[in-house]
Amino acid sequence: MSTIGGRRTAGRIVETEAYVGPHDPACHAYGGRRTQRTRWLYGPPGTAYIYFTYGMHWCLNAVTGRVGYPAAVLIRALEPVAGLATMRRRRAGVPDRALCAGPARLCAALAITGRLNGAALQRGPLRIVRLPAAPRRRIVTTPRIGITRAVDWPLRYLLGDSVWVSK
DNA sequence: ACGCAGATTTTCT
DNA sequence: GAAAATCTGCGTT
Repeated sequence: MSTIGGRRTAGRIVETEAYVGPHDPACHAYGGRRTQRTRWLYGPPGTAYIYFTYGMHWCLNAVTGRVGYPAAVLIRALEPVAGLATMRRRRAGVPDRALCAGPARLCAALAITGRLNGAALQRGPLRIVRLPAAPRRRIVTTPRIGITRAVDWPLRYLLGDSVWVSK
């Protein structure tokens, strides 16, 4: 959930990808690379790692590894839960189904930018919270999207019966 | 329905 | 100089 810009927007995470450390060829920190961009990938678990790509788009990760170990989960899609009007305004002309169906799309809908790179996701304007007693749903596993290395690693996870996932 | 060009930053060759 | 954890708009089928 996000309260960025004074508006509350929130969604249920329905699709993610894992980037699992220095031995993952598709991870930005492959080989232990430490650059300005990958700095927060080495931070404590629960840190937001937000990167800019393709000259236009922001993408949000939740750091999962211990301090010094670069592993994270890329948030790829949300089922909108709150702040639909705000999301529609921020993504004018886009059908509801596409508001948050993609890592850069959900960042646009929730107004997530690099300003919150390195922020703690347990508190503050951008949070990931556990939902109370959600019913169990079928989780599908597939290869990751948009990468060229380790293309066969099955590290994309999505709710099989959700219409809110990316294509 | 499908395909491709364009946007334009960070990183690496 | 080129590719990248992407998306959009406009062209053609």
